[in-house]
Amino acid sequence: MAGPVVRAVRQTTLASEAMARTDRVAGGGVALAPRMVTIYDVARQAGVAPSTVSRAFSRPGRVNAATAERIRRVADDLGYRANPVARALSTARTNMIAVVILDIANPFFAEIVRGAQAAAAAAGYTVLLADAQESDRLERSALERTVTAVDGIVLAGSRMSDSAIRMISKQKPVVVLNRAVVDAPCVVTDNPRGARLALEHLAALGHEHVTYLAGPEASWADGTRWRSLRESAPALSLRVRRIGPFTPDVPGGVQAAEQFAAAPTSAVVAYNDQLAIGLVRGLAARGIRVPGDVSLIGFDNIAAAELVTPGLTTVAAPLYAQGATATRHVLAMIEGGRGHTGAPAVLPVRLVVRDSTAERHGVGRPRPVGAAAALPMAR
Amino acid sequence: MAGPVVRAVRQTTLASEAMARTDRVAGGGVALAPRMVTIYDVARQAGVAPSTVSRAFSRPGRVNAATAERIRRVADDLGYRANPVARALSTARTNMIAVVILDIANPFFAEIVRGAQAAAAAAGYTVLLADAQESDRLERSALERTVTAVDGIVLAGSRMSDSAIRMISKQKPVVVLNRAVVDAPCVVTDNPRGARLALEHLAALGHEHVTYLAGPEASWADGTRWRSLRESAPALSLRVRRIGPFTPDVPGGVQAAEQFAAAPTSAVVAYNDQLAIGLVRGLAARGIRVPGDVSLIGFDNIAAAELVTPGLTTVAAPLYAQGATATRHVLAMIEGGRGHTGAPAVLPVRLVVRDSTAERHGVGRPRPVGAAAALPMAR
DNA sequence: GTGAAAGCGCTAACAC
DNA sequence: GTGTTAGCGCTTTCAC
Repeated sequence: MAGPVVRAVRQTTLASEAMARTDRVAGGGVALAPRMVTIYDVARQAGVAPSTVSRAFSRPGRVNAATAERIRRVADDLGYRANPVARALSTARTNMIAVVILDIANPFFAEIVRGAQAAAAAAGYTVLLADAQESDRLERSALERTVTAVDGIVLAGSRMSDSAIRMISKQKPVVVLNRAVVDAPCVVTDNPRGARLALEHLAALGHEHVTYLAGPEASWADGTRWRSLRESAPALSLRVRRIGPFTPDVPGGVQAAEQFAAAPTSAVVAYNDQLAIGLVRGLAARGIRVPGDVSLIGFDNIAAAELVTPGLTTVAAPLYAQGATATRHVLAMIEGGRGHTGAPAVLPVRLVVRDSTAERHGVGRPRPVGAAAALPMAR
Repeated sequence: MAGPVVRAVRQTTLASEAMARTDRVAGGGVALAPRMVTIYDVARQAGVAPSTVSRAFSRPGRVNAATAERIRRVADDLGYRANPVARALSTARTNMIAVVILDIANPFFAEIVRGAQAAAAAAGYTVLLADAQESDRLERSALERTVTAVDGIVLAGSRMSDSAIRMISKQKPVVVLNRAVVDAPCVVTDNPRGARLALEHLAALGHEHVTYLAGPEASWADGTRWRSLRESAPALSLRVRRIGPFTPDVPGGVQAAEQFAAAPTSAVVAYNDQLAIGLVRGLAARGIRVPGDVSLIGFDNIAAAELVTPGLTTVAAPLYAQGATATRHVLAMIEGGRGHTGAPAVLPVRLVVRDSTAERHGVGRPRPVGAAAALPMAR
């Protein structure tokens, strides 16, 4: 029965020290970290037990209304702030989740992070953002430092192998975004449908040949997009081909323009919006205009897609919803136990038509002159 | 003397429980959270005291090399991972700092965050990114949830009042970026010099009238940039005027084009690069070309500045260095005590000349036709 | 509804 | 060098 003794000693110590500290602060010396006020301080002042103070905050309702009110007032007066670290130690819950992204400079992730943050905040969780900077190594080390400090993880973008992902998903709840990993809960967008919508739109505009600008080979999204394109093409009497891979950013698109211009088609679908935007630039430098000479469709509908000229027609992925959904999944796993490791959750897409697509060679209107007229059909 | 008893009880409990747990896991039932391995487990297995295990990890060198090696091996075998929460509770250090930004979609902050993250990682700290989403309210609530959980804070962008900032800087080490707040350590860039460089460049190109596209009125950077522009102009026989404020993003620049076109000048300096990029778009829609008709200079040198057409001439702020410097400051305050609250640390700038600036009306070359020729000089 | 006491996993005096 | 011991501030049975 030593506990009581220990506590008694501590309390007397506090009682006298508190005075001393207060005096010193009043004296003007100590400014930073003047010792935090704890539930013990509040308890003493309010004439209740520390455990009651604890309940008053973490389990309102389990304590007499009047007492609770008094405690709140005292706490306010004393400037009490719950210490999340202490709470985390005894509950084994930090109320933080990690969101891992590939690149903080990639606008694609901005909206996802927003959605994740909102969903987390709504549940009383804080998001710890980890930027992998497109590096497997950095991603691992960031995760290394992080896993132990969070309750769950959203892999919004990951360069790690499937098995590495399965590994950490054994330690903490993990949800993978935009990638299907066996044995791990996933949230993906409906790429097949997106590809079909894009092709239908192009077919309706009279296009017959479509070039796909490929993204990173390691990208799961790239794989499904290209496959879906190929599968949807025949029914629409369309022919598709693939060039690349290109780095999925604006410079990558500029580079793609060079390769594309060597054997152009009247329509292009790009792996993502950045690549598409880069392509417009690259083509412009060669006198090839979008949509006059080439119709172009991107993927993702990042914010910039509607700002560029011409406005980019694109397959809109619900970025914000992706972040929010994935986050809610981890949260559910944290609270409820295992998440359904079955089929990935599929989020809907829609085609946003802007100004980068037009009828092939201005069918029904005066034919264009210059570069466009000279474009040979590939294949 | 109850401590020993308590510990003894705990240890026996662990000893038997550990076995039971292991069996259960082997049985295939429990996967997540099978009870973490602690220093006690390692200590017992290695035949040393828990404190020795603790030292072996947190203070290598203070323990016999052979013992340390053995401990490391045992820890590895058992899959021991230090619990940062427990460590934080006893040391009152979480080894995390918060970096508050205005908007995660704003590319300006991407590099700053990178710099902060690198500097933090180098010191064994983790960055907790807090996106204020341009909202005072959200910023406060994010900070509210965060202050208690971190050792220090970098305010990379803040919509809070000076007094609110001083308030939290009393609770935790805070460094303010790109803003001068009395009584708080600050890191700013040399805006006066940047403004002078911009004007000198324009003057050398033969320009005489310069329009400044203003950013947010609450922005400290906007204030210093405009003031510096005004102060440097006379010596260069330049006349400057100011229009705005505009929202500091691409749409803001498009909007600025409308107002600017009503009374154009041959040269423009924009509050930031996004505004400048938007202006190019807005002017293009009106048939006014950059740099043919108007020379344009931005601020910050965000990544996109060299990707747009024409490449943007801009006053380059050392974004990465800003984040790293500010972070090192908080870190120093955390370790060392108070930071120097004196004059703000000033980071150097340089002018990056690209393609958005040219000689006024193509001096010495054929005069331009069309819109440019019709531009009246304001004032 | 409230109090007493144990304990979360780690660090840090303080002995030896 | 290493062990012993007392907390860090909170939550949580278990009594009453």
